[in-house]
This record gives sequence, C-alpha cells and structure tokens, in this order.
Amino acid sequence: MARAATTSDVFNAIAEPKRREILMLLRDGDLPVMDLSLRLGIPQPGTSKHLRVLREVGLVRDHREGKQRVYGLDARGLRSVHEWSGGFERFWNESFDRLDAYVQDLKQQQQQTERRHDEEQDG
Amino acid sequence: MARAATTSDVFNAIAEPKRREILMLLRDGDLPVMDLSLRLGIPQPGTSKHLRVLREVGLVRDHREGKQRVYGLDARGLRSVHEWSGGFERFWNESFDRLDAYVQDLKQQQQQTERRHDEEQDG
DNA sequence: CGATCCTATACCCATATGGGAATGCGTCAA
DNA sequence: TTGACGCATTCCCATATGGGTATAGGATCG
Repeated sequence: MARAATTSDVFNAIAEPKRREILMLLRDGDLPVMDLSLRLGIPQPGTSKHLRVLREVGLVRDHREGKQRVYGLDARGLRSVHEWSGGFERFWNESFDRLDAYVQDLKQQQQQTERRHDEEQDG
Repeated sequence: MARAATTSDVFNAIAEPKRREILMLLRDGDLPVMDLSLRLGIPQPGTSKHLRVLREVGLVRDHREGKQRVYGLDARGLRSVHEWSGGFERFWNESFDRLDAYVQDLKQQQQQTERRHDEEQDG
C-alpha cells in the first residue's frame, strides 16, 4: 500500500520539499510552468509532475494565458494542516496553562496505575 | 530519489495517517507499544516501525517502564509545520486585509505585464 | 539459568514515487 | 498549413515505504 496516494492527501502532497517550495513561490502571484521550473532549479517535466499533484489535491489552479499555462495558489487546503498541527500548540508554547499541565500529569499517573493493575490481573 | 527520507523530515513523517493518529493518541498521555497497536488496529511490528520513524524525527520519546516500552509525545517539531502552514493563513481567512489583496492583484498584473514584455522581446 | 512477555528487526513483496529523456499535443505566429 | 513554443505524458529505473510473518533481543519473573 505504501501510504495514501499523494494525489488524495494534502499532508502527503506537501511532504515533498519542491512542492512546498512551489506553494511558497505562488504565494507572491501566479506563475507559468517554465518560470517555476527555473526558480526551482529542476527540469520542466518534473515541475509539471509536481504541479499535477498539487492540482489534484486542490492546492493550485491553472489557466491558459497565451501560449503558457499559468498556475495560481489555492491554499485553502492547507487550513486543515494548520489546524491539525495547531492541536499540539500547547506542547511547544511555554506559557501554556499550568492547570492544563497538571491535568495531563494526573491523566498519565492514572493511566500508569491502570496499566499496573492490568499487569497484576493479567500477568 | 523518491523523496527525502521520512526519518529526517517532519513533513514526511506526518504524511502517514497512522503516524498522525499515533501523535494524537499520545496527546492524552504516554502509552506502551501494544496499547497503541490495539488502538490503531494494526499489528505490533507495524506500530513499532511507525514509532521508530516518529522517534528518529524527534516527535516522540520512549522510556522503559517495567516490562514495557512507553512512548510519549514531544510535539515541538510540529511547530515548524504549524508556522509554515500559517504562512498561508490569509488565503483561507475571509477577513484578511483588503489592502493586502489589492497589493497581490497589483503584483500579479505587473508580473503578467513583464511576461508579456519578455515574450515580445524573446519570441 | 530458563520461561515468558514486550518490542524491535529482518525479510520479502507489491506499490508509490521522483528523476531524466523522449515524445505527444494544443496554441500561436507567419 | 507549417513551424516553433510551452507543457503534459509516457517510459524506464532506482529507491523508499508500508504490510505481514517470522525471529532476534532485552528485561522480568520464578
């Protein structure tokens, strides 16, 4: 199975460095493929492949403009990533509520106690 | 090359659904491998493999507790993910500054103009 | 020291993935 | 319509990855 397809999961789509770079580049405005290719420093076919992935997960849109195909950002899909990672915010935020930490400690102690009981009964 | 190793890039490490699930489970307190295995619904070896990846990128820590090895969360590494995705916040925040949008429009128009000039000169 | 429990590894396999080169295709200019 | 340009696809290949099963390791208990 080797992981969910990159084309169906935003987390997987942004797991590739070049794709994250593309998204950052597009933040300043739409760009045609060759422009992206040059800025990324990778050949055009590779760029197109990454763009395809991003397009399929809905992180970019494209439209023809003269002879070239211009890509634009549609970062709404990144909101889920932001919110998910935000769910761990208190773990790196030093000023998080002390009471919260206290509750966590209690939880852990209780879980450890439960595990000890399990061992006593099952072991 | 097939992408940066999952063991060296947080974005890649959390690209796997089961690993994200592990992190969420550990948010409520430390857990031994078998517990995680049961809650994830996958066999122990697979769980250990995922834990290894998370451990190598520094998202979890482990310590022995009696006969079992207990894993705990160290989500500080997720901060970079949160900040990176936060860099796109204005794209999904409807109340973002209209002036900002205006500036973006100007930028795009200018870039398109430049591209047109390039074509006229190079083409 | 031997038995047992909990995990981590080692293997093997099917598959997803990214890179590079070549090529197909639609669009625009002449 | 022909030729050039800009991209998307297609092939082929090396490799990373996850799953399943079997097995090695380390720690605890008797």
